[in-house]
Amino acid sequence: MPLQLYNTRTRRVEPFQPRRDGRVSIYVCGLTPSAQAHLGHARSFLFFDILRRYLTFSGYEVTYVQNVTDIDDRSIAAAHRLGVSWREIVDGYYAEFKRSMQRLGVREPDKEPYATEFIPQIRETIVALIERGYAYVASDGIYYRVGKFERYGALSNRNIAELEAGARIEIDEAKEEPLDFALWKFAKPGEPHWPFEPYGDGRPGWHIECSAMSHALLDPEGTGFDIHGGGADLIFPHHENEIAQSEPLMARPPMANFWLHGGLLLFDNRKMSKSLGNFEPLCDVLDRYDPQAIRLLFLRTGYGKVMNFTDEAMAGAEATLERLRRDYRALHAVAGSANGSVREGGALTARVVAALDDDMNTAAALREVLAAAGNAEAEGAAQRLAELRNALTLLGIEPDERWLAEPEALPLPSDLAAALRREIGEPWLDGIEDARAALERAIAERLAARAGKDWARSDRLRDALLRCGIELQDGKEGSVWSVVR
RNA sequence: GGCGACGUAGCCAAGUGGUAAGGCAGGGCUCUGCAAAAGCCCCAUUCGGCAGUUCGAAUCUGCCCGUCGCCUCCA
Repeated sequence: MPLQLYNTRTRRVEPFQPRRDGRVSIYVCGLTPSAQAHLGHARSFLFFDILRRYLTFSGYEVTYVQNVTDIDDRSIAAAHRLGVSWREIVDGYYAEFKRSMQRLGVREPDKEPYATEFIPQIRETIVALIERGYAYVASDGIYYRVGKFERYGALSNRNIAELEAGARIEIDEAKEEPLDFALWKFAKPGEPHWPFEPYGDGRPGWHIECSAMSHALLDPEGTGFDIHGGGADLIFPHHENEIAQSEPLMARPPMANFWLHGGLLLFDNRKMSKSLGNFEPLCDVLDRYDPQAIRLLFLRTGYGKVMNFTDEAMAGAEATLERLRRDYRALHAVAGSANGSVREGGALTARVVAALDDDMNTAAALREVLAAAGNAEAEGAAQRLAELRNALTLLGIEPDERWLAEPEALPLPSDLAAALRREIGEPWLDGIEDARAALERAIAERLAARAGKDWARSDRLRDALLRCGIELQDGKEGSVWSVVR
């Protein structure tokens, strides 16, 4: 059974078939960095990262393009508000987004085109649309004539008449029909602008950059590319408008064979959204939770489903991740002493592949991975470990050094010595600046207290250590410690 | 109002015709000076409601109720 994907365009699950054998072209609508990225963005890009990993794993040569809409009304507004240039706003937020993606293990796109780097191609596209009667020049900009494109509404399953009933013309817009949308906005004083002879200086409207850039980078012949992705909130109007802009100029539509949309993330049962203001910046969430746990949480829900984010669910994902790491470590230990050759593709790989072939059922894939990790039998351990590592990498939860390190081997908080002095306040810590030395001294003190059955002092020291981020666990062979976050 | 998605235990969630995965939380036990960790066990006669199709339904059909999304900037 080949890969099956839900295609928004046909509203059906269909077998995935690339246009050219062995090659897959993907265009995903990226970020508009006019504000901080949030977890909802992460969910979407995390999904496309896994899709890309899987296609690559399946032997395709994948070209993944994810654009940056680096010019829009909100970044201009934010720049005015803060008294800086829009470029600073956009670069700042985008750099933060990139750092967050890196922490989440999202691989860099093959190409990250900026809208402002494609102004010539955007102008060309607009000129072509004007020449064919799909666009017209108005007093404040150049607009797309929606009524001219008969398939308008096909992607989002809407009809123009109904849309018009609910649409409104903004006060200073001079467009012919309410549904018409801006391809180019003439610059008002103080706004960033690019030349466009003979029409007038200005900036591209939202939507047009994706038509121009996907054409330039993935589909120069105008015969379409394989997969176009984005969040479900982009289906209308953004993707509908992209199609309207692109397809009249193509030699052979459709613009993209497969349209894939990631389900939205709710927070407090409301859509996580810049405009609603109900979100925590992604970089802050990543400080609070292990990025791999966030990834694992998202894997447990179908990519296209609406998902509600809660701290409770997050705690569950962290617990699952910890167990997975422990199981992995145990399996690694067993496999190290076990002999047996590792062959390509085995039972686990086959199960994971079957799961992902089923419209990227990451929940089922994860289930297989967790079950395999939990099997600590020596028989076939090396094989299982190898497959497990591959499957985890496929899902983007890559086992790194931390997975194999004993908890005690992890780095200590840099301010541990000072923290211990503050919490314990006993003279034997004076002058010890080294974190490890201070920790070892404190543990030795506690062991002495335990040996003397001074349980009160023993518990006091254990509590103090915990407040400093060190958890002690007493076993038969003495105490082991680990760093808690 | 139009279009769409969803409603499974306290929470998250898988399962889409064959008799309810898993995790978290909660409870019990073992271990322990006490904890923690770990291990074992328990925790939905039932899948929003009501009809219907079927030998059989959480899964299919119809109606109803509820939540959310898109229809305006949004991943």
